[in-house]
Amino acid sequence: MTVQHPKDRYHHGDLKNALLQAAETLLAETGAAGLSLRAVAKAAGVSHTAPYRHFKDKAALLCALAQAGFERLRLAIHAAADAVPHDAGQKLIAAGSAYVTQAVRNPELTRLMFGGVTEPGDDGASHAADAAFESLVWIITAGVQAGAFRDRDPYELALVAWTSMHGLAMLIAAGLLQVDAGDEAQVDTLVRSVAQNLLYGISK
Amino acid sequence: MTVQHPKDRYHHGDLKNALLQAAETLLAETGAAGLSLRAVAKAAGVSHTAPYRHFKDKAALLCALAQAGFERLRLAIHAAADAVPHDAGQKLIAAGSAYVTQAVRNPELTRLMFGGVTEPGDDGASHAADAAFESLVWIITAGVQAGAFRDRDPYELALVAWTSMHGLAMLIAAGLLQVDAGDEAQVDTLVRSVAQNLLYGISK
DNA sequence: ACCTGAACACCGTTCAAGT
DNA sequence: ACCTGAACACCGTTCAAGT
Repeated sequence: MTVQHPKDRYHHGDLKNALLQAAETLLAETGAAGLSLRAVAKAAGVSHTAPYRHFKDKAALLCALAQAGFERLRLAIHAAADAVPHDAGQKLIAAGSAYVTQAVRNPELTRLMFGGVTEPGDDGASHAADAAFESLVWIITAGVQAGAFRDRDPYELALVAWTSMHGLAMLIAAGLLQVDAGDEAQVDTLVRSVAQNLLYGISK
Repeated sequence: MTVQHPKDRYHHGDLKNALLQAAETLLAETGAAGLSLRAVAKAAGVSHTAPYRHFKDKAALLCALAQAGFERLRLAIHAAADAVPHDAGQKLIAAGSAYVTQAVRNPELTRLMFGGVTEPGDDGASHAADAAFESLVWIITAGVQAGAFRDRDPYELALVAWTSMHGLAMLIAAGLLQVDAGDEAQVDTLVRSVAQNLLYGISK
């Protein structure tokens, strides 16, 4: 009768992940402002000082959460683009859709990711953010090489694609662009509209 | 000898503005997370409960701050577009530049404005946000009528313009796009690059 | 190594009380 | 009307102590 009840698992190296998972759940419920380290610890079933064994402070935990968000974002972009063969424009639309969809599904996480927790710059979160952007650059670069996009610096083209999709994602996450939470077709319509105008220009 | 020292002016209806001004200063220094109502009150020279005479709670004060930011944004967009006669594309670039410039100069305020404080929806902040967006719609609408832009729903065209400029502004405010704080020419270059691609499309 | 409990300085908010 | 001071429940963080 020693290590049967689940609480004991936290003494075996799982606490860090348990804390991150609890934090993400609380984040979605209360928002970053209302998230307290003590509540996270309580949700994970440990004392309110236990998290300091795994995270330097509250900011470090939020940073780790943001980093995980960026990594998921990179994977989602990658997977979405890979699922569409050949057509670079369609790949871009699929990637943008993945980007915006994650924001719609996790508005609080999105606000955390792009809310400046990643200020220090030297930490893993900004690295993960850069990697997510790189995945967009690759799509554009491939498109330029395939002759689908204008013959410019892929970074410049990727930047405008990134800003468009990011802006759409952030406006939705901020609640300034109303989107029915469940209606993913609506998200797709928005993304396609923005992407069409982006691909062919709004000028006559 | 009754009302000579400035503190007394707060007893004459100025406290609300004094609090807002103190809050904006502290916001720029510490960020929204580190901003405490008690520190704002102290900076304004009143007790820590005095703000409750003018704001329902801390969120209400932050909301008022965001609202002021949206109003300034609308005025800046309006002024920038007005300063460029005739050419709709140039008006759009000027408006976008004003949008991004405000974000570069006030990153913390920008994060506050678009960080979801305006959730309730029924308050003045979201109204002010809508008004700022409307100022972009007007520019596009005028451009469509003048035959400068594609003959589509101006809202759709304004949305893609908005998302692009908003995305650029937010990436800079989040620190993901490095911009020298003082270098406004760099901001202008970025805006022009995004606007060019937006106007003429990235597709070949 | 990993976790606890007491302690400290802070915070938002409420409320009775002062002018 | 407008502001104060004490009070309450909470918070992040530190630290000595336990196993």
